[in-house]
Amino acid sequence: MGVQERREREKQGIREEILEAARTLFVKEGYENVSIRKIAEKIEYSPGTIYLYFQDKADILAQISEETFARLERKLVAINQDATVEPLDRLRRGLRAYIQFGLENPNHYVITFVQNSFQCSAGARCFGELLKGVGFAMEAGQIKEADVVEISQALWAGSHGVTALLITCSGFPFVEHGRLVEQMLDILMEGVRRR
Amino acid sequence: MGVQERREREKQGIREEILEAARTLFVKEGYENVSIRKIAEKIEYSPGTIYLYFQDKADILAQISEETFARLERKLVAINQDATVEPLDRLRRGLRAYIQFGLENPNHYVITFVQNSFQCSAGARCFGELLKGVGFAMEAGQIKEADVVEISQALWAGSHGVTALLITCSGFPFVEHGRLVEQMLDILMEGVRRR
Amino acid sequence: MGVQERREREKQGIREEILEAARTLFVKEGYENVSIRKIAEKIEYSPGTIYLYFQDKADILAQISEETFARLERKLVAINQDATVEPLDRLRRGLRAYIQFGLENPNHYVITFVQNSFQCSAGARCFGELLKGVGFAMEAGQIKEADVVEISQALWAGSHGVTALLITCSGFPFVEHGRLVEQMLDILMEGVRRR
Amino acid sequence: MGVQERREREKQGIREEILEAARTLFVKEGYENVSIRKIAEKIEYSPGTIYLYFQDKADILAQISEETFARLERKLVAINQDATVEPLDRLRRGLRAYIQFGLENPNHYVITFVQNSFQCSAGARCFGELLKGVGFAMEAGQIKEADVVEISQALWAGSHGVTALLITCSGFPFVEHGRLVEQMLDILMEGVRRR
DNA sequence: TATGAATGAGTCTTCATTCAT
DNA sequence: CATGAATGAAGACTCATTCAT
Repeated sequence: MGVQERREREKQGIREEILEAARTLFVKEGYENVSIRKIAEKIEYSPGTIYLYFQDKADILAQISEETFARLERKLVAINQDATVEPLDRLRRGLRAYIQFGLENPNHYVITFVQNSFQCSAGARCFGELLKGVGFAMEAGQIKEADVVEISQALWAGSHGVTALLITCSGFPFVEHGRLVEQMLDILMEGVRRR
Repeated sequence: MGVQERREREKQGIREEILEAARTLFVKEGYENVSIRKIAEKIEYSPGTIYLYFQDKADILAQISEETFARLERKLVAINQDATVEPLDRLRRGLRAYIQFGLENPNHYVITFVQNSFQCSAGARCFGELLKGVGFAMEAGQIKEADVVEISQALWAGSHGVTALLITCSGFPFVEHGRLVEQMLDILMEGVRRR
Repeated sequence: MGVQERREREKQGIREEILEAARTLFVKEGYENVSIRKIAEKIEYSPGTIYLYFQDKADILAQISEETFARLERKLVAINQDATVEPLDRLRRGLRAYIQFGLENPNHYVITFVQNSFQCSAGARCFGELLKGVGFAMEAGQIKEADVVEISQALWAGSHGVTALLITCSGFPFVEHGRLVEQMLDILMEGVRRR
Repeated sequence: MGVQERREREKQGIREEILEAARTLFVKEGYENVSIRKIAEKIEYSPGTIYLYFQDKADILAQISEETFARLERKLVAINQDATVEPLDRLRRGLRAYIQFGLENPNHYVITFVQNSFQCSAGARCFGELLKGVGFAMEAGQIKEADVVEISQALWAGSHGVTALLITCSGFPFVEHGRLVEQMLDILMEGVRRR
């Protein structure tokens, strides 16, 4: 009983170790340059072991992405549901949350949004929240009348831009990150505001 | 002398052939999926020959990127120098040129700005042009008074966002690319406009 | 006692399950392409369990072959004992049974007679029946006087030839298998007949 | 000049070494159980080198088969063209040549006729000679009227039977090989003779 | 200058087998 | 008795790079 539990925990443990190692390596070296061997060496297990937990390399990536999106989604849902805040402000908060999430989880972020050449399907759920936010604000007459999807994608692009740049071009002499983020949000909000 | 010259020309010739072939292959197949052998076969030289002109595979890429970004730089310079156009519009044109350049050279773009394996140095020169453009527009009173560097970086981020997203999340159901790009530019320009 | 018996029965049960699964898989996929894991999965036991009943993969094969050839042997014995049929005809029936057995159990056949990785010992017993058959027919004056062993081996060779060819050179455009087999039997019987 | 020649010879040399090693190993261990690595080790080259001479493992097998068939074909053609010998006798000689070829080149034979699960297409050319031989004899009225293809395949099967058995079941107590072969030929010839 | 044969380390993946539980 | 996690060695194959010629 106790044994089973511990076993289960250990099993989960290795799974996590693999994911953790893969995350780090994927980001540092790029998905293509990380071999199953390297992951195995990092966690000091044999390559074969990894195949006990994941189907293949792509599977590892997919699972990392899944986790990431699930966490982000929870945040966005919470913000969207907070009726005490004005729609436009909720929108801004949502975008800020997105950016911060990326900056706080650069590994997850890069893997999911930057290297995932294979599919952004999981992101669709998060994007759904953004769509909602834009919809609210437009209904409330706070942002300009336009295609909701188009506006949403543009806002996403803007937010992704800061996030990605700050993460991947870390050698560039950016101004203080917080200021840049808020400047970006100012511009985006001002850019979509109804006049 | 004549002999030396011809030699030199021929040497340049092979070098160019290699770059040309590599460019094509890198763009078509992606850097990781191009082997030195494939490049050699394409130009009908032996793999060894390539090492007479380039240190290694990364060197080829670096040189291609240099060239590529020199091209982008020339475009931006030209736009900035076109005094017949209003500063704000020049700014917009510059950003659009940047985005289009990325979308037309996705592999170069990704390598330089997304994987960034060898600094953003090339991009720095281009960023200089952006700084100039923002400076002009601010001097002309067309955009809001703020830190020129901060505004420039935000605009870069916005432009990078669309570009990167369209390239790397190609599986996502984006609206028509042209429309999204223009929407992004609208938002950015509206967002920085002086009122 | 009752407990012991049940235990024994259950133990036999798993053993049989393993053999049954292995047989099916070996025949369907070929010995080399069947892994212990696949067998284990099929019977829903763990890989380790199999090693409680068999020494290794080869052992499973050996035991299956034993069983299989016991089945062939029984067939041949039955044919040889059927006194209602003329000796020469019994001989023909025996050879036909052998060939059909091979064509119906191609993987077993190949393993035993073609790859022969573990002696032809099993086949030896069957060859004994052939010897008997030839002996009968010679005593009955139906086939030419000659060394019984030599004739038997030649007949075996002939039968093996069709069988092996049809199995291993399956890409070759053979005439309808049944016709080829009967033609072969015609020739062999005619070839040994006493005149 | 001399250099080029030597190079060429050496290149041929390695190719031959590979083929030779592969032949031996394929026969001893079976095609499936021979890895490129093993071949490479045997000739003391790196695995990669093999890929400079052959496309893949199957290619090696294919080329071995090609060579084998070419040699056998030449023999059969010669026999068939010898008009000084009676058709039936030519047929017998052809079959004997085939068997002897197999027994003298067991490696080649096994690889080509026993293990080549992939295609007997190359054998078609040799089989063509057999067809001719049977055709002559039938026209000459020396063998029974029947489907030429069917008869030919049966004769091939008989010849293959002795050959394969003597090679692969070498542990079995066969009578003296020469006698068995002649007995087989007696039976086959007697079996197809016109009466 | 250019070759191209050769390599060694690497790729992902599978597997028979062991062993602590 | 049965498990199943773990392994080490092996599978085919690729590649950047070197070096004698």
